[in-house]
Amino acid sequence: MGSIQPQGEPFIEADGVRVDARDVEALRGVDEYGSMYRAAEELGRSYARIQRRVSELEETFGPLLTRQRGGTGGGGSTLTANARDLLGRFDRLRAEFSGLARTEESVFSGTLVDRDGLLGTVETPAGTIRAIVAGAGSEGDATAEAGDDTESPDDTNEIVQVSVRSDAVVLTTPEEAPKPSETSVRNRFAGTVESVESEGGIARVTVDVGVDAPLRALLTETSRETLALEPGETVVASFKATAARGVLAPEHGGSVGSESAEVDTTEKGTSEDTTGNDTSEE
Amino acid sequence: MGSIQPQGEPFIEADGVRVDARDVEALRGVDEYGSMYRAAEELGRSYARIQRRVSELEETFGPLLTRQRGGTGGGGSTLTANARDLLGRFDRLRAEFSGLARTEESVFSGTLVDRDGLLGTVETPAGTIRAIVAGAGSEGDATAEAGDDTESPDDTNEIVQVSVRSDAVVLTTPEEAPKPSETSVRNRFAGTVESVESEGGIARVTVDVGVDAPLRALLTETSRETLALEPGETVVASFKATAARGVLAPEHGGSVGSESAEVDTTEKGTSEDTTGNDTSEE
DNA sequence: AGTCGTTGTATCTATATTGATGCAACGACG
DNA sequence: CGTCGTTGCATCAATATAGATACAACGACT
Repeated sequence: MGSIQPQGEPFIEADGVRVDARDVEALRGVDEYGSMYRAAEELGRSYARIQRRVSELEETFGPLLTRQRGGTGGGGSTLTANARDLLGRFDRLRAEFSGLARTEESVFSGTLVDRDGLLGTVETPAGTIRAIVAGAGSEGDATAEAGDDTESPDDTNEIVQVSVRSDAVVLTTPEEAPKPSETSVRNRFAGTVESVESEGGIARVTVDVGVDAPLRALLTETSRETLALEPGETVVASFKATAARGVLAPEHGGSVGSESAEVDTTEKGTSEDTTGNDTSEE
Repeated sequence: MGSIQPQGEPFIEADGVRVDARDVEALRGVDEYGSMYRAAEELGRSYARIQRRVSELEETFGPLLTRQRGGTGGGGSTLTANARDLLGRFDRLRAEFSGLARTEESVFSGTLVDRDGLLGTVETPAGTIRAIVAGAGSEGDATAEAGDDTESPDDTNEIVQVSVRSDAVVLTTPEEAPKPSETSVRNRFAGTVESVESEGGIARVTVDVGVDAPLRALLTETSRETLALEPGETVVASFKATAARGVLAPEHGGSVGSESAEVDTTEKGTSEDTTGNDTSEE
C-alpha cells in the first residue's frame, strides 16, 4: 500500500466535449441490456442523466443510439456503428494507458544541443540522445497550461530530461547489432545487464550504460532466454528517437538555485517512497 | 475544427489521492511567486482552496512546502525536494501523454490462440503477433470498470484487437533485418512502403503488409533518408511484443450480431470523421 | 382499444467542489 | 514595539454535477 502511481484518465475529445469512462460504461450498458432505461437500472444510475448525456454527446459525435419508442417490449435502443467505433477506440486507448502505468521509464538529463522541428538532440552523460522534445519549439500543443511563459524561440542549451519507456527499448547481442544505416533506430547504448526479474512471461531487465542509473527494458521472457540475458552479459540497448520524449526542465523561478540532476531513474508503478531523492542537496 | 482526439488527463495517485494538472499548476505557482498567497492571486484562484489542497496532498505525499509565517515580507513558502520530484514526474508523464495523443496506432484484429501470463499470441490476417493482452488473464488491474463480467479463466479463441503505436515500429532494410534470435523484437512483417509524409523532422510512413489497412510507423526524417524509404520500396517492419497491446473485443450483448472487423486502422489525433469507417458495413 | 416498457422532458433535490471572506497567529525588521 | 504580508483555519456562498421523481408520447402487440 502507498505506492505512487502515475496514471491517466483516458478520454476522447471533440469540440471540447469529452467521452470518459463513465460515458463508455453507460453506452456499453445500453448495448448489453438493450435500453437506456434498463442500463440505468442495472448500473445503479439515473435514467435521466444517461439520457441527457447521450443526447449531449450525440450533438458532437453524431448518432450513437438508434432509439425505438413504443413497440414490443416498449422499445429500446441499440448502438450505432459510430458508437461501436467510439467504444473500440476507447478500449484501445485505455489499454495503452494501463500499459503505460505498468511501464517503467528511464530518464536521462542533459542539455539540448540541437533542434530541428520536433526533433531534438540531447547531450547526456550516457551519450547523445535524439528525442522528440515538446514545448517552445514549433507547434502550439494542448499541453500548454496557464502560466507558461517559456517563449524562447531558441531553446538550445536548455536542460532537458529525456524519458524512454522500457517497452520501447530493444536489446540486441553486441555482435549482431545492426548498424544505424540499416534501421530506423537512432539511439544506441552499449552496456552490461545489471539485473533481471521475470514475471508472467515478461522480463524486466536493467542495463548499466555507464551512468549511475540504469536503462530499463521490458522484454518477453522468451526473448530474454533467446538472447541469454543474464547479469553480467554485454548487450546493446537501442530505442527510436520518436519513442523518446524530452521535457524542458522548468527553471525554478523563486528560491532554490540548484537541482538539475545529472541522471536519475524513476520507477513507475513500483516505487513507494519519494522523499529521499538524492537529487538536490541543500 | 471538430477533430476527434483521444487523450488522457495525467495524474499521479497514491492511496486514492490524486495530484492532477491543477495541483501541479498551483505548486509551480508557489515556486514561481514564493508564497501560496501570491500564487493564488496570480493564478486567479482562491488562497483558501490552495492552502487546504496542499495540506491535503501532504498527508499522503509527504511535505511539499516549507512554510514560513512571519518574517521579512511576511513569510512565504518554498518547494521541498519532494515536491520538485513530483513536478518532474508529472512533466514527464504529461509529455508521454501528449506524445501519445499525437501518435497514430495501427490496429489488427485476430484471435487469441495462446496465452502465457500477460503475453498473448494473436493470429491475424497479417500474421502472428505477440502482444501484452490485458484483462481476464492474470492480474486484477485498475482498468476494471463496473459491469465487466468477462470472467473466462481461459480466453483463447477470443477475438482480440492488437494495437501498436507508430512510434514503436522499427523499419529495417530487408537485407539487413536482424534475425529474431539476435534481438528482443518478436514481431516482424515484410511489406512495401505505401506513403510517406514528412513534417518538422518527423516522417510518417505507412507500410502495406498485405492486409487492407497499412501499418504506420513514425520515424525521424533522417532515418527515412538513410533507409531511402520511398513509396514502393520494400521494408521489414518490426515491433516488440511488450509494445503491442491486445484488447479483448467485448461481444455485443444485445442486438447486432455482426461487426468483428478483420483489420482496421484508426488514426489518432488527425482523423476528423468517424462515421465512415469502412469496417462494419450496414 | 387497452397494455406495456420504453423514450423524452422538466423540475426539484442532494452532494461535491470551489471561491469568498474574515480573523487570529506569526516573526523578522525597522 | 508596532508594521507587514504571510500562514492557518473556519464559515458561508456560488457553482457544477448527479440522482429522484413525475408525466406525456409512442407504437407493436394482444
